[in-house]
Amino acid sequence: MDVKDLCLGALTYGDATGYDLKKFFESTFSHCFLAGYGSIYPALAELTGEKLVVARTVPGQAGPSKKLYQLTDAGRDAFLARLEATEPQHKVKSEFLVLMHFAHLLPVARLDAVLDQHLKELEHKLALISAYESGDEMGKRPSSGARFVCGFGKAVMGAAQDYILAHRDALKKGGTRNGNRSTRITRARPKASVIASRNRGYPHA
Amino acid sequence: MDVKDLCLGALTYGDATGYDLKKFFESTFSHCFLAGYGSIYPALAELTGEKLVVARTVPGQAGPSKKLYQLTDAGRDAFLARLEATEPQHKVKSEFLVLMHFAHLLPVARLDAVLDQHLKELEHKLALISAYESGDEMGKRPSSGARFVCGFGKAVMGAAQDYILAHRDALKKGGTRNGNRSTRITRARPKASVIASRNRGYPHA
DNA sequence: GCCCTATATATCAACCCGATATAGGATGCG
DNA sequence: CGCATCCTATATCGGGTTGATATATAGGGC
Repeated sequence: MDVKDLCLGALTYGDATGYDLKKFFESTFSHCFLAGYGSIYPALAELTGEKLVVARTVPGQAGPSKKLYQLTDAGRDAFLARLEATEPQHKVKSEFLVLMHFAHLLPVARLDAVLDQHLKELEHKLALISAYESGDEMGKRPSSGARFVCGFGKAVMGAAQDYILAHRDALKKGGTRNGNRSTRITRARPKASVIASRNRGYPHA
Repeated sequence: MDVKDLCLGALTYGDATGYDLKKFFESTFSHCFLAGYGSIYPALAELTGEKLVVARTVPGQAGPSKKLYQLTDAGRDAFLARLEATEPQHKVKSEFLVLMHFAHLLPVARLDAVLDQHLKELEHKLALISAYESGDEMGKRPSSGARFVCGFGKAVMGAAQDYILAHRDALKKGGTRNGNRSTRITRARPKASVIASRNRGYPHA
């Protein structure tokens, strides 16, 4: 599943420009999929070449000229085929959790700031979902699938909020780098590897 | 935060080979960060060039010869600096949720299979976390940060399990593509764009 | 003996991400 | 009225990641 497939899927809801698609992804998929212009425009160009979408240039009435993309019948078939073929992966890449893992190397103030920022972002994304669910912009109510995804995001991010609130104190007490600017924690290096426990026995240099 | 930083962080626990690092990432960060050989080995090569790590070649006793990487003092300082500088992002890329969003275009059997597979993967990752938490391989108990990350993963993935179990029936009732092999859902295309609602009014071609 | 798995390093094409450039229209504000 | 700023809209580029693949040896199971 790449951005091309996602564009095909979005176009099943109607014609759109690349700019529209980005906004759509941000509103509906903000908590589970990302796609920037650097992926969308090349994807649309390729899809056009494969005859899965067609573009009509509309002279710019409000702003510059735009290209409205429309799904072809072949494109619709291709999307349905991809839905059946793609494996349902679910990947998380969280700098936030990496920072938390190394909390013992962070100054307390930084740790607090990071936690607060993440809580703020969770609230922001939850607000985005609520805004989409009460979809004013489109008269139509979201599909059952869209509602499922929204509820999923709310459940998961709500659990994240609860967990952080319940455990941030324990994390701070677990020992952090105190506020001074000394970057060296301890001069002594651990004598044996913790990661590669089976490397023990090899003389270190 | 790239894989280079992650390698520095892992090496704060002790010396390791590229292979060890991959296994470490899989055990500790499996639910929040991914790194394959294609990222790790180039990262270690660059870090060596920057004098942030040093490598010792150990002739292969069990298997081929290995390179044990060790963090230098400069590397440790660089890692601490990166911890303070990196923004705590948290990104999710979920083909699974995209499939769920388009549930109305999926055959019921496929929908069931996808849900079951995701539940199975959640259980698998939860088992990985439990295995790491009761860390037998290393006598040492995980740090408070590591425990926080584990608990976070368990909370979030547990919420995902509960949500799926509670709402999969509603999703199926919401209307799916019935089992036959006709790929065309409806011949009639929606006349107005749902995504780009403000494109209404422009005549279509 | 043979196959499969685990250890261990390395590379490559394809793809994605984030930043940046460009530009006209709308909006706001003193 | 002039100026700044934001919104719409398209497009590209470098750097980094992904996933697959190649290579080689040791050990366990059958």
